[in-house]
Amino acid sequence: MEPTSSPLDHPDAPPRSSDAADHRDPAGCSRNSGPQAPGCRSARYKLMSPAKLPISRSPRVAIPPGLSPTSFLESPVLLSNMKLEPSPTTGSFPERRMLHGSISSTTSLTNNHPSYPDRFDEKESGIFEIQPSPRPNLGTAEVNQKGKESMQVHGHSQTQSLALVPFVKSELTVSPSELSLSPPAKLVPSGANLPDEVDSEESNQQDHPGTGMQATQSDHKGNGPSVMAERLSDDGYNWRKYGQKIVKGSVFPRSYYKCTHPNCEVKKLFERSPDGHITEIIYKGTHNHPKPQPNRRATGGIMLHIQGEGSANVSPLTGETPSNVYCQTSNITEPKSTTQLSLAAGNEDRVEGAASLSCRIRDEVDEDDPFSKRRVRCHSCD
DNA sequence: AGCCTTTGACCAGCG
DNA sequence: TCGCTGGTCAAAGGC
Repeated sequence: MEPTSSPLDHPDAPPRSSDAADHRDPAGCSRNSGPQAPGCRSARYKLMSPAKLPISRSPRVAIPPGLSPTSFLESPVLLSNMKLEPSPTTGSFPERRMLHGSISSTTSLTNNHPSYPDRFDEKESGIFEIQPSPRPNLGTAEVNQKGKESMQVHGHSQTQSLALVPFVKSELTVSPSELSLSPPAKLVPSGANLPDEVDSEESNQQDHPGTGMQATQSDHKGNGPSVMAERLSDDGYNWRKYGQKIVKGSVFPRSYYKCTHPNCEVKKLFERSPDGHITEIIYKGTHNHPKPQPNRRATGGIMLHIQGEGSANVSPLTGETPSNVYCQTSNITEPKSTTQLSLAAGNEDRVEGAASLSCRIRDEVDEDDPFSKRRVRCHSCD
């Protein structure tokens, strides 16, 4: 901010400190928001209560900043995915197996580097995690890099762009549908939901083939790739960034986004590398509204619907698949030879379908392209 | 004109 | 009780 004019600079400027409103009301609203922001602050707390959450959304995965949507379209990966995707009509994917168990669901898109071994712990929490395995093709050095680092490295190479979203998490109740990840993530069949949207949305995309959406997006407002990436990671909903902060333990700054929908309180956190690659995405809450039109400015019309939106698949409003799931998907930053899909224990049965899907994807993807490849490992398969 | 991003500060929770 | 950390707010500026 400009030191010059920003009132914030003045300690006394904002009434905040004194703001009684600030005191978080029981409802959870914090700050002076008072009634001011409809749904804003209170929303935060609401979010916390899954039960209140009307819908669960599917977190989408972001497309690598360097990658253009077109690439995906053409990319074997995408194709592979498409193949895997349940037919829109039938929607046949087995329900996304969302693993409930935890209020928050996390999807890990990142590389499944060993560096993220921890993630598996989440399983216990009922999280379902898909991890990509390191790609042989990638520079060994990269592979060696620790998770995030490696991501960054990958990020540099746009070609490899898939690396982007390493980690996606959804907090609160996430229904399987929500978990659906974006493109790369989408690749992961975490849920049947994806397919739906994917189909419909994909079709849309096809309409605008390649359009270099990415480039366009990147240009958007001059935001760096990082922003674009984040945006791209959208699941089709419009998000507004309301904050950014460096979190301890994390090398990369974390960006906070809110759904721009009036009544929607869904939030998501992006953690991205300096390169702009998204290393982690965390969703909080569920959308209580249908996806906005792709044209929307917010998305810049870029929404990559590649990923199926969970909600779309599910009920638009409720969206949901009955279960809250926690799912983690790893994007393939580095395609590994094996895909890993971790399912939350106990949920495995549900997941099975997904797992199968994953497996299939894995097969197809792996062989075709290194890029595509988000490798997911299914526990069930394993 | 409207929306979004940026950015510093504020606040609550937790150890 | 204090300090740290994460999350959010809101003004300013940009597109």
